[in-house]
Amino acid sequence: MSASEQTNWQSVHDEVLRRIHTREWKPGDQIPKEVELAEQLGCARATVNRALRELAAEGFLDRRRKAGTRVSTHPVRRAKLDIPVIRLEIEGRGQKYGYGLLLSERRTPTPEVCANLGVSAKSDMLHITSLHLADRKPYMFEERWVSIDTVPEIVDADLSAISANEWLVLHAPYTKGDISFSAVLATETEAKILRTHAGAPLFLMERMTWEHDAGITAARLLFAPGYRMHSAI
Amino acid sequence: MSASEQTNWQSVHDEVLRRIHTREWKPGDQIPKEVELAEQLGCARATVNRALRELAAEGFLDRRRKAGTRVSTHPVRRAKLDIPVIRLEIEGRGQKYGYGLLLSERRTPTPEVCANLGVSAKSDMLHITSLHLADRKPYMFEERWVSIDTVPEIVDADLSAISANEWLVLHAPYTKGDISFSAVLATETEAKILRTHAGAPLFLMERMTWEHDAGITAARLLFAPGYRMHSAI
DNA sequence: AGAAATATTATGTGCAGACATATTATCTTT
DNA sequence: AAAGATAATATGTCTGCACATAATATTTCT
Repeated sequence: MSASEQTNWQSVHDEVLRRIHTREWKPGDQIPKEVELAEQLGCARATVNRALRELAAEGFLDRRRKAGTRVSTHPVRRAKLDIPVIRLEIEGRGQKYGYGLLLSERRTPTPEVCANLGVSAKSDMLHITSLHLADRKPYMFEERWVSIDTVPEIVDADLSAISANEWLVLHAPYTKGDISFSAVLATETEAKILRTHAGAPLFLMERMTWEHDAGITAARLLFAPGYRMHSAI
Repeated sequence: MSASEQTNWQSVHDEVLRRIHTREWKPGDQIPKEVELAEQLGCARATVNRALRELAAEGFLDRRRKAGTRVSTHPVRRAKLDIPVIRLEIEGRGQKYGYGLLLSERRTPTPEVCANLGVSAKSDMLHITSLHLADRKPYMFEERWVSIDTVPEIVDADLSAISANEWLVLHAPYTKGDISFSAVLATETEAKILRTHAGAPLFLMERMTWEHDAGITAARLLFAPGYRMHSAI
């Protein structure tokens, strides 16, 4: 225990984590109860509670009323994937961001979009494709459907000036969302747009959002070859 | 404000979120200070503080001392990617998990591993490849390097019975980790192992972990075609 | 006017004490 | 012995209060 220091919740957090890392407390072990730890570390129970609560949220501890607190046997590591607006992601790396609207049409959705987003086959939607550039090179190709029924204001937005995603972030916050990642091969058309060749491996991110049960948007984001998404854990 | 209900931090959280969603408070807006909200909602400031703190952690609010609390203009959505042990991921879907050790050799690392993990070129490492199966079908091919200098106990582990990852989770918790995702094409060898064809698009997950500055392991996890990683946001 | 010192203020955190709640352990009844 | 009722207990949360800290606003000095 690194004594002499001030006992705040952060130091309790670090001390408990240290004991886990040094295997003083092994996976599966029950750790002292809050009151004992508080006494041991010279602080209030509330302070210990705060620290242990954070550690549980981070996946290091399992806590249950009456049963006590144990070190996780399978620390489900939660990679905190920050999904920023593409523009900020690119600018954050010091590159120049570019954006071009390729297509914007008003039409009924494809059966696939209907099923995934849970909207009617006859609903009024905006179908948008656009290309995002980093330092003038193709970075991400976006195909998006936006429900005009749910977000009628979108028809007045100038989507050649601001990307649909950024517009939606500002004007249509969602209550529920889903995101998935996979690997696909570039088709002829996609390859042309991303300036690569058909059959190149592309990283695909699919996003859908709802406001309660009303579908807002479904997007298919295809990243140029070489893209890597990463995160600290 | 949905009155009549009990005022706990969760209900404050939900009420604030509701005001953001209904655009009563728009992105960029400053929201009432904690004392005011507490008075308004009939609870202690500490309770409001807890709610707002969570909302800030979730990315909905930006808070700064003295400056106050504002609704995020760019809610950096944090996808909470749970990275479970593969076995649990497969079993969780009700499929039968299978595991086979393909190779286990003690040797010096490749220059690439050295550079990424920050270990010496002459360090003693374990090089392991294995295949994970779901319902007897190839699911993920794993190539891994483990530093024997950092985790000497690994040489005594029976890695044909337990996967290296599971062993490490139980015996060598890390303090720092990095994970990245990308799309690659299957090589001849990889295709053979995963029972697909060369040039198939594969989802690649690369993981590295350290105990402070000592490299523990570097792993390259190649998922069979069709794999989708997904998450709620 | 511009710089430096000072005051103000909203959030951040700590504390003690109380009660709520989920879960386990124990006792009672059949 | 099995089932049901009851007690015990560790965590979960709320409260009121105090002081810390960072950032802004204001005043003072040159």
